[in-house]
Amino acid sequence: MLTETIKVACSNCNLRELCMPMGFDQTEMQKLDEVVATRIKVKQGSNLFSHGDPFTSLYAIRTGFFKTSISTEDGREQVTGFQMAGEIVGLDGIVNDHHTCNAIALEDAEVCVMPFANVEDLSREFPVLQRHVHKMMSREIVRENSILMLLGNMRAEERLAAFLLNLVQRLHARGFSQSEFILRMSREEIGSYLGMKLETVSRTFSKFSEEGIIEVKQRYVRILNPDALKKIFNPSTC
Amino acid sequence: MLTETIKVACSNCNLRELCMPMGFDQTEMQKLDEVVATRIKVKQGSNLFSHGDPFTSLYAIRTGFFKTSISTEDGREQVTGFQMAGEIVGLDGIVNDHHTCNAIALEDAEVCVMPFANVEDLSREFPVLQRHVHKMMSREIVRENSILMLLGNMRAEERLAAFLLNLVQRLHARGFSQSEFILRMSREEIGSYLGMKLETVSRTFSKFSEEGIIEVKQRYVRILNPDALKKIFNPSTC
DNA sequence: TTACACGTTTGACTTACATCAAAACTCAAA
DNA sequence: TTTGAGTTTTGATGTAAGTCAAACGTGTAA
Repeated sequence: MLTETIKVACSNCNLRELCMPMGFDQTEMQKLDEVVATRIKVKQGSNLFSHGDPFTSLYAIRTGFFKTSISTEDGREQVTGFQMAGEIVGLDGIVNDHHTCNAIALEDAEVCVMPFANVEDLSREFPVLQRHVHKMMSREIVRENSILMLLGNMRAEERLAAFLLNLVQRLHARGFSQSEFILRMSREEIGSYLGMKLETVSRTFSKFSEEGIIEVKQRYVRILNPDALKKIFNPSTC
Repeated sequence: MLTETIKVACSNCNLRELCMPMGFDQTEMQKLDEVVATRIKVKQGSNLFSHGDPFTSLYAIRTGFFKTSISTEDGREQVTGFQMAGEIVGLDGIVNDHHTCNAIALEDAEVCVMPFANVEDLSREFPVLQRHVHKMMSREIVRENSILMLLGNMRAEERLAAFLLNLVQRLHARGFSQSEFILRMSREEIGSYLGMKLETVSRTFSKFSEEGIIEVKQRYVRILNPDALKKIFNPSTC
């Protein structure tokens, strides 16, 4: 985990609309630049933070791809999320002043460090930022609710369909193709996230492929029939 | 859902330490009383709020017991939590200005209505309250993480053991017995929360009972051997 | 180029839990 | 005190996904 001293401003960042509230004038925006202390690089495979680390900051992902996970004493891992550019990690640390999950870079990444003290100070000054922080946290709660629905009620095919649709939708919002992409995570990591074994993930990919819904080759995925995926995920809306 | 005009102060509330930050002097505490606008009664079986309702307030439970749930178009329900006195519901509504889940009273209840505008206004004035709100939201994120672990990695017995231990721990923190209690929810609701069918919940109860770990009679539960439960939930810590 | 490690796919078999069904219990209204 | 609706328990059977195992691909380093 390398630290750079380059000070970069949110005001010029092309991800601004993803991680920052909108509708500020020039001078307010400059004040808001103060949330970000530094920017750091995280090498593929290394931890941005780990279970037990003292909590100091939230991290806005600038480039790269992360997974967050928790694990039991006996070594079982549960992936709790995959995060990409413009998304925030670290919210789990606020409640106990230390992190309860691990954030691991799935590819070389760069993150903006936002010391939480700065976030809170500026939140008191700027109601728009305050509201933004609250929404961020609420969004995470709602996201986890929908994963609970996946794990509690859905079958393997429904889970994977929902996963692919969600992934492609987020990538599309970042200017990438809405039909093809490279998975940044292994079958095992997808399985952990979706509460199934890697073999089941692989079989379900193969099934979708045989049915002409997607094209898969290792980590390359191309969605040929998005409506079929939507239908699998939620039969009533199609 | 009946509205009472009785204005009740947090400063005199015996649940203060559960829903409010501590360490205020007299005058600050009086100011904080302003977060709560009114107190309302919710009849057993009726909704405090439902999916789609506009979001205006958070609710602190004063008495009674709630479940929160989300449902799919095709009618599948996922219980996302059970809440008791001193706990807060409604955080899901912040992100989209409307609620995404339902909060239903499992017994006659009384809740303190905290208009979110008040919460935000006072948060800017009192850093301690601000911090408290952030911790509340972070706690909910961490709680959901641990449910993900249950649903993604644990077997039926582990899930039910974890559920019982969590329930009894929270009841104990509120001054109730740490060994016996009455379940407020049905087998089906427990099953929905834990991602299993009601029959499996019932069978697992029976199994624990046969093994002398608990005594169950319908909704009455008495924990005879808490260590055995802990061992089932997490073999390595015992 | 070969060799090796690691991830992925596929097949054969097992199992934990779901499903279907019926009986037993609880409680409230007639 | 019956009746009936809703909930819980228990049994018999089915199945989606897990487990075990082997083959196949891909990338990397000698």
